[in-house]
Amino acid sequence: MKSTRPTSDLTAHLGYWLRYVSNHVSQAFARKVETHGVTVAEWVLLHQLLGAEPLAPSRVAERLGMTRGAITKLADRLIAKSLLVRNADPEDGRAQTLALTAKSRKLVPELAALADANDSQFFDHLSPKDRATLLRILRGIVDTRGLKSVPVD
Amino acid sequence: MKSTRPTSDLTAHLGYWLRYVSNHVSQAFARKVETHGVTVAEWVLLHQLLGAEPLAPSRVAERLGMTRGAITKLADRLIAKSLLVRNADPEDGRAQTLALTAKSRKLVPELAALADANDSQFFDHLSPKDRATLLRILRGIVDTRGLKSVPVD
DNA sequence: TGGTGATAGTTTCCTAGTCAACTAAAGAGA
DNA sequence: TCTCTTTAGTTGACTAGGAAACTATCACCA
Repeated sequence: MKSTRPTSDLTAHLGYWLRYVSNHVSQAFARKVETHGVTVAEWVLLHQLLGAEPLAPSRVAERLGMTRGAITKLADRLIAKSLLVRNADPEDGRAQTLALTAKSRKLVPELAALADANDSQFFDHLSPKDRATLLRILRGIVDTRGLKSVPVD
Repeated sequence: MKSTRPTSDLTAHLGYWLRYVSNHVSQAFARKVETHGVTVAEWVLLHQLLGAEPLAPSRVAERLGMTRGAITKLADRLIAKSLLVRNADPEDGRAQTLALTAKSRKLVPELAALADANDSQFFDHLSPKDRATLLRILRGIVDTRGLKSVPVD
């Protein structure tokens, strides 16, 4: 019965509960978008493009916090599904641009609705005050820690 | 200027910010344990065993929310690092048990200290009230949603 | 104007999971 | 006790991403 028990009580960690809840929220969302034939990463890329196309793959990589190599492959998959087009940049022989297709322009709002639904599912039971507090705290952490890049996984 | 803009403002989603912060907290922790030669998944398994050994791989799989196949491979890696031992269950020819080694029994508290440090890094700047609120909200979501399994990734 | 270094994107190899098929042992019933 | 079903663990095929080497192009500038 030592009073100092350094190990073992991870459940006192906020990081633990944060990951716990976050994982479940994300997994629930993954199952939802899956029914529309896309993965979460694919959805995030498509969503980033909305209103910001055309966008260079390297810019996408920065925004999503992924490597350029990963974006190459992610884009390949989306192109195979006719949800994305890759065009050569007329002004720079190295560069390319990614843009949505008619199909994805129609799909993205549907997926956004799923995102709304998912958020509701997990957070609607909170009081408006709790919701506001949670949002304030999370944004505060992002600010004070200087975190960057859109979360994907 | 429609008043309903279904798409695009994901940053209004609590799930978005949750994942954002959670990813950064987890990645920071991953870098820390990496310096001790283990991955986060390995650490979680070792930590689960502490005080609960010996434990069957299938029980570990349930607790961690991973497949049995993943536990087989994870255990293989830990055994290769002499951080885990696998023994046959004397009472059931199919079953095995996993247990810590002297090396991992020494290592786990060191990793736990890193976990403490990581949590401090991200949450110590919060007021005690905010910390309590955050914890209450997160646990509340777990309770009301009936979530289970220890978060790994 | 030609060489050098930086930049954009791709590719290869590696890691760490899932899923589903597989093997072996245990349990249950006729 | 033989068979059938269930359970424990392993394995192989596959997926998604990272790291680093690679190719092509551009920008700078002597």
